[in-house]
Amino acid sequence: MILLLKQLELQLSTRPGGRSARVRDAVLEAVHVELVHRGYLGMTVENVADRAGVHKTTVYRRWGTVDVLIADALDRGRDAGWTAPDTGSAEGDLIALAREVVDTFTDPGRSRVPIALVAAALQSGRARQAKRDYYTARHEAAGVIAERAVERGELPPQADPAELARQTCAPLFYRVFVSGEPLDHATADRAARAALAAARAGLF
Amino acid sequence: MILLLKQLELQLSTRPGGRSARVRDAVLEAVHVELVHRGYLGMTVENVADRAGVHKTTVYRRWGTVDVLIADALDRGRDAGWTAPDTGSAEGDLIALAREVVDTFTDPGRSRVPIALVAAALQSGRARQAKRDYYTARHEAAGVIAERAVERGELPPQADPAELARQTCAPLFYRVFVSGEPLDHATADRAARAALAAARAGLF
DNA sequence: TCCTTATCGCAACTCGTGTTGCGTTAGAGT
DNA sequence: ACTCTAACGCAACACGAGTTGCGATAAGGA
Repeated sequence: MILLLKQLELQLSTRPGGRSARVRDAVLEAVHVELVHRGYLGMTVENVADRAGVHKTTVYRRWGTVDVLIADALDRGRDAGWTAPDTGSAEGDLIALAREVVDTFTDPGRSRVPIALVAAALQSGRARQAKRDYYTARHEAAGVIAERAVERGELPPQADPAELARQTCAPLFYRVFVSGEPLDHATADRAARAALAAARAGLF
Repeated sequence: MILLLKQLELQLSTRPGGRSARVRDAVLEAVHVELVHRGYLGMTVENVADRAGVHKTTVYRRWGTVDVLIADALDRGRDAGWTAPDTGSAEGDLIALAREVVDTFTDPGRSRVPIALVAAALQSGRARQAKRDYYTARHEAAGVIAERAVERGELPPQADPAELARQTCAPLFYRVFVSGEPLDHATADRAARAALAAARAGLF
């Protein structure tokens, strides 16, 4: 039995407690700070190591590249837990959700993390997977907006509850990453109402 | 008069005819080939120079970085001219448009260019501006879909004709760059119909 | 407490990107 | 045809990211 536990421990990560865990926490915290402070471009393995008070070879050996660092930091922070807005109506929920996205991307400090995430995902499969997991969790959490609306009789039954939230956010992300057009609350509200109109038509 | 022309010529670019133009064409063509062949990650100033049959210092002196190269190649290729599909109905046009986007991003060869564009825009202001100009032209060209629909009486007058096309494409780009979910024709059709439902509701 | 070894710090090294100085080539005007 | 000079090619260099070997440290079990 003890042997089994030892093998399991070896498979997962040897010596999880103590120094290794401290180093890991310090480095991933440094990744976050560095990301908010300088953004993806300023992110260097060496900078992260310095901020974490750790030698760069340690970071190189355990993570390898900045993309893996970002992916790992994201996996760690996902537990933070996000809950969808609950205003009492589908339109209110969607507008609040859309404005939350707009507010995030119009604040340089907060926008650097998701932007870095997209940039990292374009360069590394590990980061791509982390990003996908992150947004899958988000969509799942946002699905309750549609489910509550269906319960209230505001919307017809939805084949995919998450689609309403996706459709609401898509035009905003489109502006940020594709067209480069500016974001404001009017755009957020329009995106929310457009998604709602499609949901009412039973398209999701 | 001759003096004026000379000054103008100096302001624009000295010695535009002959070797300089040939080098420029060769390099920008090489950028395109290299982009399709290897994608953004494989893009190196040195690779582009080699393929163009030009020394790397020439490219470094005239462009500086790969992002500027991509931006310049895009500016040059924009004249290629894209026209919106014209099927006779708004729904047909939008579905054709959406499927065009899906087909582009499900073909590794064709998807590398727009993906590289987004990646470059995340790292350089010059590329960001080029991308913005590119999609502005696209939106303008796609605006005729809504205008024709209004003329036919399919839709109420639109405040912004381009918004219909933007709204159609947004969920597809969202999947590619943000959520990482796969694309197919069903997704394209749903996006087209959702945008149309919002336009019918007079939201754009 | 003592031993084993995973993990870390340090320094030196490799390698590819980007830069600089200088001689050469080829457009453009006379 | 001749001259001037912008633009190019070449070679050597500078710089920083990433790697490697080795000694030091600390975690975990006996």
